[in-house]
Amino acid sequence: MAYEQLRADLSILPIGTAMKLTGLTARQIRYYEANQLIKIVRSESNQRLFSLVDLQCLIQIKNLLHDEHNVAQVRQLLTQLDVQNSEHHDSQLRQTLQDELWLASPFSRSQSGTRQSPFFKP
DNA sequence: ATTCTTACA
DNA sequence: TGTAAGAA
Repeated sequence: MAYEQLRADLSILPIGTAMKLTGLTARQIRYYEANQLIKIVRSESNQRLFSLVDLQCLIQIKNLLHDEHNVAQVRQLLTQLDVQNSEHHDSQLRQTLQDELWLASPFSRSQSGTRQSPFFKP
């Protein structure tokens, strides 16, 4: 076990970086958090700290909000997917849920047929 | 220089 | 949602 994995769950990035990497405004990010679409860790000085997973979630929310343009439905959908994902560990269901997320992700519409997302395990 | 909260033309 | 104000 000599290999180090990229710690995508460590919250270390300031909101400025999150903005550039997600294309969202600080206003939008704070709005999503205020409406419980995502939970963001705070530093001792009350600064939001983002992880790569958080950024992936933000982009996911951004895309879900694209078609289901109401915050309530998106929040319900995300929490619902989260609950189901933690209760059932059935590989078949997990694949189904992953496919649903995939269809809503920006990568499913990219030109190249290659999956470039480092967050979705093949 | 950045980010946070609150409030509003 | 954008943005200004004042504090951290």
